[in-house]
Amino acid sequence: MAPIIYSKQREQILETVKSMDVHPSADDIYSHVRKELPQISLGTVYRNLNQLVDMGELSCVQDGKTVRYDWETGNHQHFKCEVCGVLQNVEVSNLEIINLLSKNSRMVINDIDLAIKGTCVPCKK
Amino acid sequence: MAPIIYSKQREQILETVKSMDVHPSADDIYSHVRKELPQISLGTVYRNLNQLVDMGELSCVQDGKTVRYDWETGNHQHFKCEVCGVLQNVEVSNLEIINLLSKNSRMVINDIDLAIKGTCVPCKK
DNA sequence: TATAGGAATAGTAACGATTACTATTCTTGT
DNA sequence: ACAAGAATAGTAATCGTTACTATTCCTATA
Repeated sequence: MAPIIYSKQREQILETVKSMDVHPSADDIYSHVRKELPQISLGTVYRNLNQLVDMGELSCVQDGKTVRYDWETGNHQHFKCEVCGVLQNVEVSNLEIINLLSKNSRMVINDIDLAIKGTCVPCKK
Repeated sequence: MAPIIYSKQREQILETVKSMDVHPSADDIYSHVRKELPQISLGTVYRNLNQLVDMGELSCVQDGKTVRYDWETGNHQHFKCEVCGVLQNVEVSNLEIINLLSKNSRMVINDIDLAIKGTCVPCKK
């Protein structure tokens, strides 16, 4: 496992994700970071996002066929509004759900990934 | 909306999925169907799988970046073993989970999609 | 049971998201 | 300051999937 050394690009990518309150895709992040570092390449963005997720600095969610990134790393799940398409975090106790599931199954549950679909509060009106 | 008319290919694809107890990908299905219909093209497999899902004859799950198909269309969720990679159905009451979620949120929940990760019974030993 | 109109097909090209490759540039411990 | 090896920019390649197109198939009607 190669040690990770400092890079301006990685720092800028992390700062950028932390400044965005939507769940940006790698391409969204690339567009934003380019304003600060016009020479950065998309490959660098992907490599660093993967590293940052591995390091636990960021989390990510699969949204259709694209991965979206999130500076929130705590215990949460995702809600997607089927009207406006917005993806937002929902605080959920994974433990409660795992308990519910464990009643009927014999497998060992390590983690769950819950995608909630519906209509968000603004679109409801 | 164009009417759907009979085709040998669609019938064979549906039969093939119904005969498989793993959750096959489009490519897996293509390989199997080719034994019966060597001329079939991958595009035909994709188009028909999408139609069959729309018609409610099949269901599908996103597994990483590939979609897997399932002849089970009833209320169920998916468990993925992190050891052997097998994907299997779990009977879950969506309603119970939705009730749990609805306690803390104001959005309208239409559906949930739950990916359970862990170790399956055979791998546990 | 022949036929016309539209649906489905095979084959191939194109697509979007992501990863791999490579020569060059940075970082950092000494 | 320098060497070893991480990280980079730029580009090509990959993978799953969809789009396109000329041809073939299905089926309602005559």
